[in-house]
Amino acid sequence: MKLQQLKYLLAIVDNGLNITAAAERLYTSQPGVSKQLKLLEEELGLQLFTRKGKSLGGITPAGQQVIARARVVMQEVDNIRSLASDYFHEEEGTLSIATTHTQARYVLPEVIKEFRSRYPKVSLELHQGTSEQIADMVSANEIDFAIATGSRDLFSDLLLVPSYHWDRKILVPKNHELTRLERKVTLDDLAEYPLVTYVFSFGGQSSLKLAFAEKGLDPDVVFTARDADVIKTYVRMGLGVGIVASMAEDCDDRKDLEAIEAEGLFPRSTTWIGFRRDAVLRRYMLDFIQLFAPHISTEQLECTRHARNQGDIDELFDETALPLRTGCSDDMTAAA
Amino acid sequence: MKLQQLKYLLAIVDNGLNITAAAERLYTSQPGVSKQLKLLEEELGLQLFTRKGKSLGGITPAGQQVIARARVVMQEVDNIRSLASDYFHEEEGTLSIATTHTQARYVLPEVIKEFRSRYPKVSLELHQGTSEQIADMVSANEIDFAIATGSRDLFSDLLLVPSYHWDRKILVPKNHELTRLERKVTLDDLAEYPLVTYVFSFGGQSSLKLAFAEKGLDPDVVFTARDADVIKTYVRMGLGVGIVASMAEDCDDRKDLEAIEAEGLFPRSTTWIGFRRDAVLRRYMLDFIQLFAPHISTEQLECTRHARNQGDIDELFDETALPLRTGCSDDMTAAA
DNA sequence: CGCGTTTACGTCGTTCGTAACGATA
DNA sequence: TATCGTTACGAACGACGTAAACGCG
Repeated sequence: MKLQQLKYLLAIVDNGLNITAAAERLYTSQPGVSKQLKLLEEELGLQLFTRKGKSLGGITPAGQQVIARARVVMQEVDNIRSLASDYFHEEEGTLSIATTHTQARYVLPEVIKEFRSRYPKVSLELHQGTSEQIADMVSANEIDFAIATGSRDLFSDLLLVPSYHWDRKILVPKNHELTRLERKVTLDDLAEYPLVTYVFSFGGQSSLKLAFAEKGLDPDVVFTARDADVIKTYVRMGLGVGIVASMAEDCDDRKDLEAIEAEGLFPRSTTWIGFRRDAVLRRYMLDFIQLFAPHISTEQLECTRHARNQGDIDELFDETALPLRTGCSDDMTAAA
Repeated sequence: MKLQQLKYLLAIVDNGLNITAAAERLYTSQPGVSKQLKLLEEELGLQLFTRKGKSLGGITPAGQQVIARARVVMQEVDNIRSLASDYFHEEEGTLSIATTHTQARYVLPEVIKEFRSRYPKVSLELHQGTSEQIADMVSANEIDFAIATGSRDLFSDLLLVPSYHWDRKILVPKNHELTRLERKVTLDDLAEYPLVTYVFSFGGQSSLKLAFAEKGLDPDVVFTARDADVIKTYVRMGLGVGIVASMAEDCDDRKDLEAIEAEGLFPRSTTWIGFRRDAVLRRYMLDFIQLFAPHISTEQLECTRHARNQGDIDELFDETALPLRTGCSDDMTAAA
């Protein structure tokens, strides 16, 4: 058995069982790929693919298992290479991050700015998507880091490092009635107004939806959007009261919007950064984690590097002691 | 990078950094091994070993990491081969089990007898040792199954399937005073007599030791042995009262010994069977597990096969619902 | 007849073993 | 001088690419 045979095998699978396409992707000749597959099947003594005439028809059950193992092998081989370049070219490499809009727009810019200045030679890829899309990217193995909030069960194959908590803010146009309340805003107050918030906040068993439901309230959600910028636009138009992540309040917004802290109204959210269990964490990746979640000590980070399952991580970090991230008002203090 | 290079690398490490010895073990020439190591180091661009003159002196930190990854790679490659033979030679292979004396002597014989008749072509290896020795064998990767009791923390790299509970029995010569008690034997009763029991039962924080300590008792342990046969011998000699695992009571013992159930006196022990997280479980291995722990359903077993961490297993099995295994008296009913 | 795979074959690079050399204790 | 690793070289093997044949729609 050769590494090349496993590589060819995976290429065939990843190119829709088309050997010709696989060969092109591998910059080699098609008969070569064909032959190596045949050799591999002969050595293992089993068919990895079913044949439709001469073409490959499908994957046999045995093939499925072999392919899964082969992926692990190639993954680890890549890890070895990665390890090696970490020692040799500490400052070079790539870092691909998949995350949601809120993180990409309001949290990561600072982090990435700092990271880029420290590692100018590392090429960064930022992929934005919903939690589900991020999960897909993760399983397609294209991603070094996933950053998201909640939905831990979507990412059971990653190790998740809790990074910070955040609350919601209520956004209203200047001089809105809600800003003139003498007391704290309650859910009942909110339910009086048309609401504008995130799409996913009202799909599934979202915490926002639940918070209202628990009080027996049925709020009037007039508009849902995928990101806070759109929500703000509609709040400015007077379409309704916005509920957004605290981080989503820009200082610029203060010109025409007012933000009301919704601390305590809704359950607190936890944003985490996750990576594949068996990935090699290069120096610059560890530094990225620390930039993103500065409360993590260097020792914790070192332990994280060798953690093998989520339990190890959970022991390491006290969920309740995470920093709280807010928007414009006190970004600086939160970062300190 | 070639698989052979990784294989050679591991052989060098496993032969005390002696290239000549590694070459012999690999049935190849020494210059070949030397050269492949050099090629690997060149490709990775780093030294895997420090050199003392021309000889290898030690492993560099980078080397340590590469070696660890290389082991995973070779493991998975073996798994692929194993997978293949499972489809082709369902009935052939090897099964090596590491276990303690109690299991090897009193529990496994029946299981293995049945297994051998079902899979006569599978060659069995049974290794006996203390928990620590078993753990060593496991990390040396020589073992398919480990079977032991308690000490789960020694085996954090294995997936452990709880198999059965057992209590202790008190062994005394025929007509011993303790057999004439009208009531149940208590710890206080036991503490009146010289005791003979397992070595490890009184080392560390063993449950036996703790049970006495909790009552403020300081029993007089006159003799400790590694196995129940030795303990029985000394009980027969009248040296003291024996405390052994329930399974350790042979029907033959009834000729000159009497057994008193110690149910409730000491905490119940749980025996498990464990295997490496990423091992391929071949058909006959699954059958072995089921012979050893017949309460496991075929579906549970199938899930077990794909479990990735101990949590998955714990969810699958209700620890409290395990069968209770006893000695001679009702072996048959326990097995049913 | 086009598409994709297999077979056939010549070329080139790699591995392997033997033998000679070098360094270390 | 014995042990262990490196260098050198010829033989054998295996991988690759081109060209041609085959089978299926």
